[in-house]
Amino acid sequence: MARLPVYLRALHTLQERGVATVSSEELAAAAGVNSAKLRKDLSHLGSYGTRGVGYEVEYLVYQISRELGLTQDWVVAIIGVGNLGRALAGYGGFASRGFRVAGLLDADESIVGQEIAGMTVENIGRLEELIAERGVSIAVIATPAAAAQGVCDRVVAAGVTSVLNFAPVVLSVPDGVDVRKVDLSIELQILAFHEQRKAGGPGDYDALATGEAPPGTAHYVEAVDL
Amino acid sequence: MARLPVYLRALHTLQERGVATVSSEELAAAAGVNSAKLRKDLSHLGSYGTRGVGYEVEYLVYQISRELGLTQDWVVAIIGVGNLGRALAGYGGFASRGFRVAGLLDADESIVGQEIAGMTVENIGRLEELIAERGVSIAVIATPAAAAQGVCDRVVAAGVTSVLNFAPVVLSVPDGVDVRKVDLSIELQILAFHEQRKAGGPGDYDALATGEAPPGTAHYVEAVDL
DNA sequence: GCGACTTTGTGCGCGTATTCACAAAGGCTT
DNA sequence: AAGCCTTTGTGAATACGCGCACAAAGTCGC
Repeated sequence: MARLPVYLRALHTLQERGVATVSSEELAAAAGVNSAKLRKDLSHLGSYGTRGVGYEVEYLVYQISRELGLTQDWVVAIIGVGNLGRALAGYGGFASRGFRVAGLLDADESIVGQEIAGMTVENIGRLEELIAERGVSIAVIATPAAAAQGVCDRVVAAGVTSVLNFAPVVLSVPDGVDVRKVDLSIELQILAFHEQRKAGGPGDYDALATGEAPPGTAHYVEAVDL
Repeated sequence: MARLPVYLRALHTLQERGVATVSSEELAAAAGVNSAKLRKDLSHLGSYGTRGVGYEVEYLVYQISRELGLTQDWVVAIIGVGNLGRALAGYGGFASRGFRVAGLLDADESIVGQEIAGMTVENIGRLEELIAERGVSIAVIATPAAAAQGVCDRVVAAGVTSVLNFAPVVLSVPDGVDVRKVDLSIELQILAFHEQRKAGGPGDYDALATGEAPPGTAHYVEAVDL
C-alpha cells in the first residue's frame, strides 16, 4: 500500500512526542485519511491494535517498517548530477530511512570528479561495474529527458529492478521492473488546472452547463484560434 | 484530469519530431496508458480527432494547454531555499511551461541575499507583501517539516489557493485550497516495498498462501521480536 | 466481578475509474 | 462514386476503492 509510508511518518512524529498508544481516529487525522481506511490498511497488514484502546505506537512502527522492508538497508545510485541530482544527494530524508546513496554518476566530464555531499561523482561509463560491486538495488534517474531511457535500459540490464525517475519521459521497462515517476512540472500543471477552474476558465464545466456558453462541443470549436 | 499533462508532454515530443497527426493508439503508447482511456479523456475535453485518421498534434496541444490553463502565465514563489529549493529554482521545466518563479524566500539570514539562478533570496518576513505585489498564485513549500504548516497558513491567509508541498508533513488547509505533495523518501519506500516482495519478504502474501507459513495472522505475530 | 464505554475489524453498498467491444464516421483507393 | 479500411467515440460490463455503520471485543471504573 502506498499509504504505509505516510502512516509511518505520522507514527514517528507521535513517537518523538512520547506517545505510546494511538487510536485509529487520531492516527488517521495525523495522516490525513479516513479512519476506516486506516484500520482496513492495518488489518490487511496483519497487525492489530487492542479494542477499546488503540494501537501501540512502537509495535506499529516496527510492523510497518518491516512490511516496507525498512529493517534492511537499500543501496541507491543517483544517475545524473545536475540541479536535481545534487539536491537528492544532499537530501537527508534518504539516509534516515534506510536508503544509502552508494554512488553519484554523470556523463559530463566537467562534473565527474566533483565532490557533492561528501561523495565523488563518478563516470557513468562505470555504471554496470558499480551497480554490481556495491549491490545497488534502486536507481534514481535524474538525467535530462533525452538520456533517461538509455540509462534506464542499462541499469535494468545490470539487474536493477526498481527505478525512481525524475526525468520527464515515460520509461519503458520489461515486466518485473518497477518504475516510479516524480515530475515536478506535472504537479504544477495539475495545480494550474484546478486554479483555473476556480477562476472559471475553459475547464469550468459548471459554467458551461449553466448556459454561459452554448451547449455541446461548439464551445471548444469556436474558441480555437490557430 | 491528472493525465492531461502526460499527454501534453508526449505531444510535445511528437511535435519536435515533426509528426502532424497521431492515432489514439500511438499517443496512448507514448503516454503509457490504455487507448480507450485516452480517447475518453480527450472526448471529455470536447476536442475531437478525425475518424480514420487520428488527432492533429498541433490542435491537440493547443486544446490541452488551454484546458490546463497553460496559455496564461502562473506566478510561483518558492519558500525555503535549501538543497531542494535551490534545485527547484534552477529547474528549467518550470519556465518552459508557463510557470514564472517570482520569488525565493527563506528564514535563514545567511541565505537571504544570496543569488540563486539569477534571483536574490528574500526574507520570509516579507512573504505577504511579495505575494500581493507580484500576484503569486502558487506557493511551493520546500522548508523543513517543522516550518511547513506555519508557512502554509501564511500563504493561504495571503490569498494563495494552490500549494505544492515538498516538506514531509501533511498540511491542513481550509476548503477551496488545493495542496499537492511530493515526498521523495515516500517514493523510495514504495519501491523498497515492491523490491522486498519480489525477494519474498514479509509482504509476500503468495508465499503465505502457498503454505510457507501457517495460515492466519500467526505468521506476523510469531515474527514480532521487540 | 460486572456493566458501561471505547475502539477495532469488517460486511455491505455506492460511486468512480477502467476496459472491452462495436457501431458510426470519415478518408482513400480504384 | 462506391466500397473498403482505419480510427474515433461511446455504451455496457467490470473492477476497484472508499466510507458508512455495526457487531465483536476488550478495558476501565465502580
